[in-house]
Amino acid sequence: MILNLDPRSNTPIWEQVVHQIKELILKEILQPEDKLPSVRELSGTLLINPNTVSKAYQELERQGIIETLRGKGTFVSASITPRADEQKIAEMKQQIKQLVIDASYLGIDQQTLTLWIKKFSDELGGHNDHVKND
Amino acid sequence: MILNLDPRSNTPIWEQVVHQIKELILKEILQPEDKLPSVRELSGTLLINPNTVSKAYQELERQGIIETLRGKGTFVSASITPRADEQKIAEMKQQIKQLVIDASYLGIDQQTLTLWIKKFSDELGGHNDHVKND
Amino acid sequence: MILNLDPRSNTPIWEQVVHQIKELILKEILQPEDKLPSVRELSGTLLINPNTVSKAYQELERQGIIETLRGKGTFVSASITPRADEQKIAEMKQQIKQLVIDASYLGIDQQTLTLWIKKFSDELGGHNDHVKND
Amino acid sequence: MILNLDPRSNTPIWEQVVHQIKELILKEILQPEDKLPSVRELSGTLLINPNTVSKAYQELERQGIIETLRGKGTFVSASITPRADEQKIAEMKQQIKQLVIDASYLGIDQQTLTLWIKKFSDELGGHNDHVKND
DNA sequence: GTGGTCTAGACCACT
DNA sequence: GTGGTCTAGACCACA
Repeated sequence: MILNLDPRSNTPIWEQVVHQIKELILKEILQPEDKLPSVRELSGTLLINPNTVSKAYQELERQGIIETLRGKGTFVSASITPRADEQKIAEMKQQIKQLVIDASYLGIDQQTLTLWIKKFSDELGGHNDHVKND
Repeated sequence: MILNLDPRSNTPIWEQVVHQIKELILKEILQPEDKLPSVRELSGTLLINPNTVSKAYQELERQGIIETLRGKGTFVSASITPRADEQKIAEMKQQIKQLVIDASYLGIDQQTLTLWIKKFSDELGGHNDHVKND
Repeated sequence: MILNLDPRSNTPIWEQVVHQIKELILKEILQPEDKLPSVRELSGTLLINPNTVSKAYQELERQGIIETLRGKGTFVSASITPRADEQKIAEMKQQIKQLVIDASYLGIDQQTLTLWIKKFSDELGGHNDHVKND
Repeated sequence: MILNLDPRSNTPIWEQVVHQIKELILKEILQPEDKLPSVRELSGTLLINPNTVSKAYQELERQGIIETLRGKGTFVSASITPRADEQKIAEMKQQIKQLVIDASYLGIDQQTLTLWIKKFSDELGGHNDHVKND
């Protein structure tokens, strides 16, 4: 598995790993029940510390996105049910608010933002039915 | 000046101060040439250390949003010109991509996101002419 | 007397005043024995604090460039003798070194720097004989 | 790493650190990708507070000269691109003007200034190709 | 181990 | 009065 990691980014590497695995699942490149590379293997190919991969896997498991079967390995969960966690939604709203503010100061208007949202949605879209509940 | 700070948040306090002052300016609660509270005063009302406020002010100054007149105090810049920093725009796109992914896992669809963007834009909108260039 | 002061600059206002009066003298706009405006008058026209003007005058007097006659006012010194203060020359060298370094990082080469030096020298030049000793 | 710090200088210590590291890089004593001493280590050898070193490093990073990899340390940027910041160039011109004026009062003529510029340029020169773009 | 954040408290220059 | 600098010492997240 190849991920695009930027060690200079502000987002911690383990979080980048989480993000990109979530993306691979949405794009159905990783499908339910698929086996993930072992911590050691992934840390080897990504040239990062095993602890970092481990932390990423733990976070993904906490979110119910992957599951560890002892002695067998780590797998994408068979069914990922979106849970409308009140608190997380509040956080997301807050994040969007900040996004709009930052965009303002960069001279980016609402229309452009909406356009980008649509663009990225389409990139993922179509086959992420097992996650979306509509 | 009253700001809403959450010491348990992941975003550092100085950054929360930066964010909220930028918001106050967009909402024109703080207007160009207005004097900001002194470092000591604000640190007093917010119950945080003066150095923390100072760091926030310095960051805002570096962004060209406020100006400090030595011995006199700190003021909102007369004209805030949005600069379309290539790198920051790239970061913002990346952030939006991540937002869309996270939203997916929370069961939030594109339409809802767009709606929220519009909502927050409207909250700020109308009177932020000195920042937006359209 | 009109001076060009920038309250946002990093250089303190009193220092800007010192600089510009020295410049006016080099350009012979202010000539030896000329009377300078009083502290009160200058602080009035420049819209700055009298203490600030006072500090500038004190510094100029310390440098032997102006003289105060009690009850009569402040005057440009009759003869300004350049003193090759070892320490100040060392400081100047240090300053030039830093200038060359900073220029490097701005992509400005030695030739351009030299050109600018010449330009500013010419702007002052020709009639600053009462200061230069060659 | 040994730096020459003067606690009595007007220029703040953190800025002296910034200056001297920039100089070391120009002289290629510090080369691209080289690891800088850790904040704690440098603060130890320089006998200054870690926060002061930290501030210097942060400033250097903001200038794109060094990069920090979280948990790993701080490194000289692989490629340092000189950016001709309009405002900074204007400041530099202003600084040069002031330099010429001060030189006049010290009895230093244009020729000497030019000579010094050349001298310092040569001291740095020859191997600063990764910064200069000519 | 690394850097980042925050606090407390001191001193200084500028206006 | 203002902000800027520096120190001392603490805690935390990241790798």
